[in-house]
Amino acid sequence: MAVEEKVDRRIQRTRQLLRDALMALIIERGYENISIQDITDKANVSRTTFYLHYRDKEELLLTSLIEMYNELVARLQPLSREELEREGITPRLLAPDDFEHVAAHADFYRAMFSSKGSAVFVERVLQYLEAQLQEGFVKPLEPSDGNSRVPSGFIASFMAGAEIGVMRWWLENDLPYSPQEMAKMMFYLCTFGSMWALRLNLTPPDEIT
Amino acid sequence: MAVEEKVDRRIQRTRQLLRDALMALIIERGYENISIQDITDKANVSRTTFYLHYRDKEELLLTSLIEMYNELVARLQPLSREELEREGITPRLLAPDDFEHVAAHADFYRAMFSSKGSAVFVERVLQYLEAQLQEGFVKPLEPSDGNSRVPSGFIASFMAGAEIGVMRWWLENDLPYSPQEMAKMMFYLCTFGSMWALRLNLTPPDEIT
DNA sequence: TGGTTTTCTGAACAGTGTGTACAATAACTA
DNA sequence: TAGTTATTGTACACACTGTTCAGAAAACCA
Repeated sequence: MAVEEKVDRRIQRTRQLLRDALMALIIERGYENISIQDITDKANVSRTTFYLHYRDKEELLLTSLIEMYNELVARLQPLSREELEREGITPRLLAPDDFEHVAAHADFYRAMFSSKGSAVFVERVLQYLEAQLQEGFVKPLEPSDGNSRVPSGFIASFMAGAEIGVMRWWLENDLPYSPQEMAKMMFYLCTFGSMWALRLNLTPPDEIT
Repeated sequence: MAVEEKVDRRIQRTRQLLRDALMALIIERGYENISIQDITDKANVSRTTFYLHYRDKEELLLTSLIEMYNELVARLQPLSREELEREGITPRLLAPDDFEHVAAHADFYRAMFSSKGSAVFVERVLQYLEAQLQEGFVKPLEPSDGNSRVPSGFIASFMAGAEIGVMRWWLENDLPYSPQEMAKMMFYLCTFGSMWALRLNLTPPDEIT
């Protein structure tokens, strides 16, 4: 069903070159310290040409990201509440693909998550994770009466933020664990909390007081 | 012991004006869309004067932040592991001051945490929270043999990220809960995890498998 | 292959913001 | 009040942006 797209070879080439140049420069100097001049110089493309394809630096970044994320197939299998209560904790873990993707592009993510990165980028990633977690984790596991102890939006944004926090830590420390280990720790800390992680035996209250 | 600082009144006035102008403009248009021209225009100060005080926009932002955070006294009382195991969960909660501070400057934080914000800002806040959580929460509660199920750096960055994620959600939804409620939910979700929050009864494994 | 279409290119331009210099002026301190 | 210090306006060189345009180059297609 896919339409046979005949994109002029020059266009493909130009966009590819610009994309590669952008990525390389981000790693080299950080997103904010790059001018369009720099990008076209590195790509060996005329600056005029840049404006034939993109409105500004941000548009190039965002379209490049979309291409990048097309590599990352969403393989997240939603958990089901019944299944989980029946079988207990089986290591159907939380999005190990995400950690693998970050590891594969570590230099890029390290730059973009740091102070030399872009606020737009972080917001996009956060939105992506939040939606993914809401659909693939919170919603399937929510009590059927919707009566969670904490609002589901709260949980999703909590976990999305936590995942980015952990990814930053991981990148800053030069990936001391494998993507699989990271996904496991993330999963267990999310689901059982820091009391479990710290080996503290406390009975949680029935409701928030 | 405080040295009697005699700062020229003109200097105080100029810096105050620039600080206020910056904050107002951030709320109005977002950090990235402001030029130094704009700031000095709004502040009714000569652009030349700006450079007598600050190197660039970022320096003004960061020194302004330091002044802002001086309002926020770190009142976090570290929990103790023994105490906690003895007394159980008493609502000595996680940093409600932070949520109050955010609520008091909601417009500012909403702008700075959004895509129109600044990556430098987010990184600073994250570092602040991470250090606060490491010292006031993770370290005091860590098993004395240091044998947590998850590394303490992981836990601290997890929680710091989660707190920012939750704050963003809170700001985007126009503060639907009080700072105290937010702090409680944050605390319980952190400590007991999403299984508790979603009312799922599962026995956590003894170790990560 | 050759003719046609499309893209790329370099040069030029106005506009905006940056960072610095300097001499005149205004405001503060003691 | 006299002396010090901060602020001001003007001016300048520089860098980057975004757009226009006509010619060169490349790709397409019959």
